[in-house]
This record gives sequence, structure tokens and C-alpha cells, in this order.
Amino acid sequence: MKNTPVTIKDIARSLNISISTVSRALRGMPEIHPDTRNAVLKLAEELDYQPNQLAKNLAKSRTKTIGVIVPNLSYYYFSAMLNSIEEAALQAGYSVLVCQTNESYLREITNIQNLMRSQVEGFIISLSRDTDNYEHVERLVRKNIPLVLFDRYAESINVSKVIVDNHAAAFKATEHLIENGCRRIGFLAGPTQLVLSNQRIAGYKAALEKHDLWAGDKYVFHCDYTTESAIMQTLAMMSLPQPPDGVVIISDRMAFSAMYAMNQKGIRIPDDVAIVSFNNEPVSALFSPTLTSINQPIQEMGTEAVRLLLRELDAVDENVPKETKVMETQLMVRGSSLRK
Amino acid sequence: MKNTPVTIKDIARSLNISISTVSRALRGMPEIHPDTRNAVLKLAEELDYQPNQLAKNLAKSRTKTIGVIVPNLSYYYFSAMLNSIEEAALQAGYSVLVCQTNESYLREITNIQNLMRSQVEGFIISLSRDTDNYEHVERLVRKNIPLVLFDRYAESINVSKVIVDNHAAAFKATEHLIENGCRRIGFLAGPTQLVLSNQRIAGYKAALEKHDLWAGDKYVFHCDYTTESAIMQTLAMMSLPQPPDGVVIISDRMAFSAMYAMNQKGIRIPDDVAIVSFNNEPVSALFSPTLTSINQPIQEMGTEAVRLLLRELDAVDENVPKETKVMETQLMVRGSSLRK
DNA sequence: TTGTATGCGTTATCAT
DNA sequence: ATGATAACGCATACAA
Repeated sequence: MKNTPVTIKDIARSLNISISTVSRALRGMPEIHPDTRNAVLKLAEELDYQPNQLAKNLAKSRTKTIGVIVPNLSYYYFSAMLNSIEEAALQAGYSVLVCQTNESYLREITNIQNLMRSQVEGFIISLSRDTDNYEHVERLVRKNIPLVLFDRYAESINVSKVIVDNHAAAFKATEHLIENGCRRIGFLAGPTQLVLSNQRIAGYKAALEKHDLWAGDKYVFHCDYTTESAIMQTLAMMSLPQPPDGVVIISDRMAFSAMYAMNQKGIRIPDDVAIVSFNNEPVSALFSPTLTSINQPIQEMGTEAVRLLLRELDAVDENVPKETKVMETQLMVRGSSLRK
Repeated sequence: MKNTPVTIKDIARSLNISISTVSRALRGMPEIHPDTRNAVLKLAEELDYQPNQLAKNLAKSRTKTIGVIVPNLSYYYFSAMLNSIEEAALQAGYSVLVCQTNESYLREITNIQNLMRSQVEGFIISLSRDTDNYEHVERLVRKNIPLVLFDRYAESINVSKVIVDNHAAAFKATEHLIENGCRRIGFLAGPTQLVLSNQRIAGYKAALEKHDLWAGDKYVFHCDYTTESAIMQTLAMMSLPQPPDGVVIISDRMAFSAMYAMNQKGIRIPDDVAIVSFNNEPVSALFSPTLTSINQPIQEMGTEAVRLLLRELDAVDENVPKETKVMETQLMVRGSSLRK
């Protein structure tokens, strides 16, 4: 397996010129003679010369690369965000390195380390489900490494953030169920350490209180983001002495599981119980019944995350004030919440 | 934004020793004195020293990195493959760089270039939907760059491959429908340039011919892997004078769209038309009705792809014979194909 | 056990 | 317009 890549040195030697001239020609610097430039370009083409990015980055002490860390790319939300981030980064001349934590706190730490070793200039991170200690992130802040958190964040970390108004979204979702005749509304939430889950619970509670329907915590169930636990918690909820006639669910994924469980039990949606959830995955519009869901402006969130990061990356002075961008959500009303 | 990372030079200076000693201590070479080693390690820890991977790779002329290129990480199949590949690569001491083509031929070319510039030592690639010219891949082969194709491949490219027996899988799926009483079976296929789609059509045809049910190409419809076209093609198929009573669909994603379209038309599944598809996405087991689907051993396919690649990477001699690993598939029978 | 010197492929600062 | 030469951060062969 011998593949010795061709370098500017090779080109220089075979053209009998210096490597600096080759380097300049390749980069299209104006001072060099058209003839030599053409000769260099032609030979480079012939030899299929590919610049060594490592050497380039080392020499310039700049990588123009940002690191993106997400819980799991198999969640639609994150792979769509990645696409959006990549596009925005590309336009700004940056490339991205992606890592998944698989929802593990330890992986998150090693991912950050690896990306640091790869000399990324900044980070865009969505914290893992299991992350309840933020020292590894605080360390980046202390080192003045530009960092933007999105979706899964923590209040206490002083960085720029791109998030949605989870309270308002949950409020809106809950009120929608109320308007459609639901009177006992449950909440299938995520793990208790998840900020966004707790915010949504708060919004849900606020809506119920406003309409004088709050019946206490007994209608709030927590799952750990797996299919199995979603099914179990759903069955538990529907086995209450007075089962809910409406349920707000933390994500479409969990809603799919919940609906499956209800189907098995012969519970009809939306007639027996209406459902609203979060994320508006494409499949939701195809599910049967189609799923009412809160949409997040993924495209803009990605663009915004990159914008906030670039702002810090490009800053000449030391102190760019941190900014938290709160995006609006939209309720996509579909079959699962519409009583005839 | 000034963050000057600490280097071995910094450590050397502040300990009044040479950088080579620091380098050795950090890498735990046996020859160095325990006292100095400890001093170095301690200071490195204090300063939160992170080795510069770029410099390291450049110095060793090895990156221990493999490049993975897939059409789109929002397809469950590919993100699951990525997870499996990453795990296997990690165990072998390699890290991976991921790129998405978004099904674009041009992006595929630039992705390969970028990864080459990043000095990846080998590739694991699944071709994009739009790729119908293989010159960019052949070029890698000519340069002796280790490469493994999976899922979306081309016969003509002489490299190692990890694929499933698409013909057999489609045959199995089709025969399953026949056994469940279907007599007019349609096929909702993918784009015509996709090898795997054509192989599945062939398997489907073979099964129909075996049972003397082949009615000609008029029951084969092609979609371009978008929801819209899947819906349109489904409606077209179901508008045939003699609509099918069973349909084989190229992927679960397309099946979701097809089922949605049928639902809209009041066509009952499986009573009016039974459905079988490919990929066995987790959601398929939750869909209503649950979807019968061909399962691919994703975990093993990822492991196998990495194994085949490492085989070439580690080869001292020039010629490792290419190997094509054909994996077995499994029909997961669920509600969409079971007539009562 | 430790230090010196050289190289990895490229850019950048001097000269010429 | 072009050529030497010194970085960039690290590894390593060779000396000491």
C-alpha cells in the first residue's frame, strides 16, 4: 500500500523552481509570472496534486474548522441541524467536524478533547442527556474558546445560545388540547435533568393553571427517551383511575411509542385521547393518525448558531457579549389532536 | 479572542528540560526518569496541555483517520451505520471523518477531495443517488487508496464491498406477499440508476415468475426518494385499472409516504393492499399498521466494512485481493402484510 | 536518561 | 518575479 502523495516540493523539483514559487503560484498570488503560474498549475493538475491540509493549517496556525457535538445523529432534529450548520459554515469558509455523544457524558468529554486536539476554532454543542456537570464546558469558556450551545443547554453556562421558547411552546400545545375539549391532560416528559423537559413541564402547568385544570403532578410521567420506557410510562399514565383525555409528549419519537402503546390497548386517538408533541419530524405528517407537533425553525437555528459563533471567532477584541437567541415555534395542527 | 494553546515547548521551558524529553515523557516512553516524567505529567495536567493532532500527524505522516461518506445522515440506515463504523474504528485506534453528499454527485467529488486533503488513510463510501459516473472513485483506486463501498455501490468498481443480497431479499419479500394471498403485486422502486433498486426489482420479478404471476413492467413504478414522488407514484399505481393487492416498496421511508397516500384514498392496509418494504427502521415497528420490512444487519455491516478497510490499510504488500461481503437479510413480519 | 538536530508539507519573511 | 530560510508543533535518529 504505497501511496506517496505529491507535494509542492515534487512540483518544484520537476520544474526546476523553488518551492516558494510553487506555493505562490498555487495560491494565485499576483506577483508571479503568468508563464510559471501556468506551468505549475498544469503540472499540479497532471499529478493530481492535493494540498496537505494538515501542513497548511499548521503553518498558518488556523484551521478554519468548527467542531459540532450532538447527542445522536439518528434523531431527525440533530441531523437536520447538522445540515444547516454545515451549509452556513461552508459559506463562511469553515468546515465542520462532527461528533456524537450517544447521550453519554463521558463521550462528551472525550469528544471535546479530540476536537480540541484537532484544533477546531470553536464549538457548537447540544449537551447529552446524561450531562449534569458542566465543568468540561466551563473549561472551554475559561480558555476563551468560542462556543455556542443549542437546544440542550444549561442556564448556568455563560455562552451564546440558540434555543426555542420551550415554556411558550408547551403552553401553546397544552392550550390547543384544552381548546379541543380535553380536560384531564397528561405530560409524558423526558429525563428529569433535561432543562428543556422541565421548561416544557412548566409551560404545560401554566396553561392548565390558567384554565383551572391543574390536577397536580400525578399526570406528569418521565421517560428516559427510549421506546421501552415511553411505552411503559404511557401504559402507566393510561392506567390512572382517571386516565387523561389529552397528552402532551416531549418528542415525536416518544409520541410514536406512546401511540403504539395506546393502539395496543385499543385506546383511540384522538377520540379517547388527543396528542400533541414536539419536533415535527417529517414522519409525523405521515403517521396514522397524523401527529400534531410543535415545529422548530431548524434551518434558522443552524444559521443562527453559526452566526453567533462566527461573531466570536472574528472578534478582534476580547469581549463579545454573549447572546441568547430565542426562536419562535409553531404548532402544526394535524389529526392526533382534532376531535370531530 | 486570544487563546494560545500550550505546547511541549512551553512545558520544556518552564521545566528547564528539552522538548524531546517532554515529548517522550508525555508518550510514556520507558527510558525516561520517573521523576522527570512525573514532573512533566503534572505540569501538563496543570496547564491542561492538549497535544496538537495536526503537528503529530504531520510529524508521523500518519493520521490514523478514515473518511466516511454517506448520502444523508437523516436516513436511519446511514446514521446507524456510522455509529457502527465509528465504534469499530475506535477499537482499532482510528478516528473517522464524516461527510454527507446530500445525494449529490458534485458534493461527493468535493467530499472526497476534502477528505484527501485531510489525509484520511482510507474511505468507506456509500454512493449518492445522483452518482452515475465513477471516475472520481476509480481515481482513488488507481492511487491505491484503500476503499470500501457499502449499500450503494457499483459493480464495475474493483474494490471491497459490503452489501446485502438484494435479489434474494426482494424475492423473499415478494414471495411473502404471495403466500399471504396477494396475486397482483406492484413494486414502488427507487431511481433507475440505483443498482440496489434494480437488483430488488429483479428479485421481485423472479418471485412473480416462479409463481406465474408476472404481469409485466406496468406494476413497477419509480420514485426519486422524496415524499412527494412516493405519494404521486403510489396514487398512480393504485389508479391502475387492476390495482395491486400487494406492494413491495424500496424503503420504509417511501412506505410511510405510500401508506399515507393510501390512507387518504381510503385504501385499507393490509385488507385491500398488503405492504412489505426495506430497512426495518425502528419507527416501522410503531407505525399503524406496523410495517413488515426487510432487516439488514447494520451492526455487522459496519464492523465488516471497517474490517475490510483495515485489512488493506495494514497490508504490507501491495496486493490485497478485494473482497465482497454479502450479508443475509431477515424479513420482519408485521401487520402491514398479514391478512386475517 | 537526556539533549541536538532534522524532517513532516506548507506559509511567510526576508532578501535578491 | 523568484529564491532562501525560518517558522508551525511534534517525533525521532543520533549523540552524549
